[in-house]
Amino acid sequence: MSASKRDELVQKALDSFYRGGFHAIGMDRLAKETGVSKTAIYKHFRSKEDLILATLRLRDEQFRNWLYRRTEAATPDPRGRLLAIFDALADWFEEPGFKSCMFIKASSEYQNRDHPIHAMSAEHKKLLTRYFSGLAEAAGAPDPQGFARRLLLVKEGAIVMAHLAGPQLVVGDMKDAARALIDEALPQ
Amino acid sequence: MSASKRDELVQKALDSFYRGGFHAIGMDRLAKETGVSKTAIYKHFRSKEDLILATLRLRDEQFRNWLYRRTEAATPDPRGRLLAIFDALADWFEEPGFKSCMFIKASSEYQNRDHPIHAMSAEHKKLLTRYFSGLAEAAGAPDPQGFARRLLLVKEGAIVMAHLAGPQLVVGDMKDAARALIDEALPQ
DNA sequence: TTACACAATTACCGATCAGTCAACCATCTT
DNA sequence: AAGATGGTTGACTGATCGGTAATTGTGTAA
Repeated sequence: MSASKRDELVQKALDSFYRGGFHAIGMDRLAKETGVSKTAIYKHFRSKEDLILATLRLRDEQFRNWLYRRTEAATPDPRGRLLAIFDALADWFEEPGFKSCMFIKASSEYQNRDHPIHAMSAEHKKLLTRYFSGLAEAAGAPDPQGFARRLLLVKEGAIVMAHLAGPQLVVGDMKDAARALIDEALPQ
Repeated sequence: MSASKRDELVQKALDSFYRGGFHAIGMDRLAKETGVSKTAIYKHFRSKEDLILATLRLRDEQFRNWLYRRTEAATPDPRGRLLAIFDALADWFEEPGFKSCMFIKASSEYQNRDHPIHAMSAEHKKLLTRYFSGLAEAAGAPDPQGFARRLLLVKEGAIVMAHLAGPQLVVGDMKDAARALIDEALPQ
């Protein structure tokens, strides 16, 4: 299997797991949906867990790249970029295929904190927090780390609620809450 | 099976699902862990889904009763009660068995919004929002509903992050964020 | 003691789970 | 053209999935 074929497999597996859930999607079904036979899959991944970890790595990369691009395209101003994060999230919530966050769902199904899948999910959030705190620092926040963690709470809560109740009522509240935290933490 | 026996079964099933996940815990294992044979379980619940719904009903009742009691015991002041919500949550996060929110996990495994399990999870959050907005209204908030939804974002985000990263770094940030939203929305 | 009703258990159903294996087939080398 | 190689496949493993049916107690009334 070529490298591009492998990437394609991981991408398709990512879509399947995202739509269907990790336990609910079996390897047989995955083989059918990806068009790659089970044996061929196991040639490149020792176990289902390995494949899941690969999909999470890809998701982490794709999501953060997407978010970084969106915010950096919006404005050079770090404070504006912090606000732009939530415009990007709002667009995401309104995409037809939106079904919460891959990593929240992963940690829901693999609950033990020392499980590799759980640990990777935590790592994803850590990387996002770091991005937030970098922007906050550039914007002159006195406590960029704490602020970043607070802002992340709003982001994660909004994802959960957009999935549960739909994006309509969440998007506005999320932006309001984020703005309140930003106004409180950043010098005007 | 007596009514109390049935309640006991639902409580034990609740614990199993909470600890292990819905798809991951099979009916055979559940029978073993509850001490009730599979046939006896199916005497009272048509399907696994029915049993899950019963556990969620119980969880909703227990969680909201617990939260209401905690906040009402803290202070008669509605604004103080809003703050007390997050003291209660902090204690919850630090319990040894804490593993996120049953309903967030349920909606992670049953993702379709019209699935009964997903719908019941959404209902739980709706009831909590209603409680928040009632307190906010009593505290004289100009937009109690919007405020309640914003506050819920912090709560849900904190649950997710306490599960992913541990309670240590989350508890303080959660209280800070909640206080910021409360200060912004409520007349001093 | 016998007959009946009911509750719970064991054993089983087809389907699917994660994972493996022997056979196969296309391509490249000699 | 023969053989080797690497990738792919369908068929298969034992275990477990959600759910059911036949059977075995167990308690009560006559």
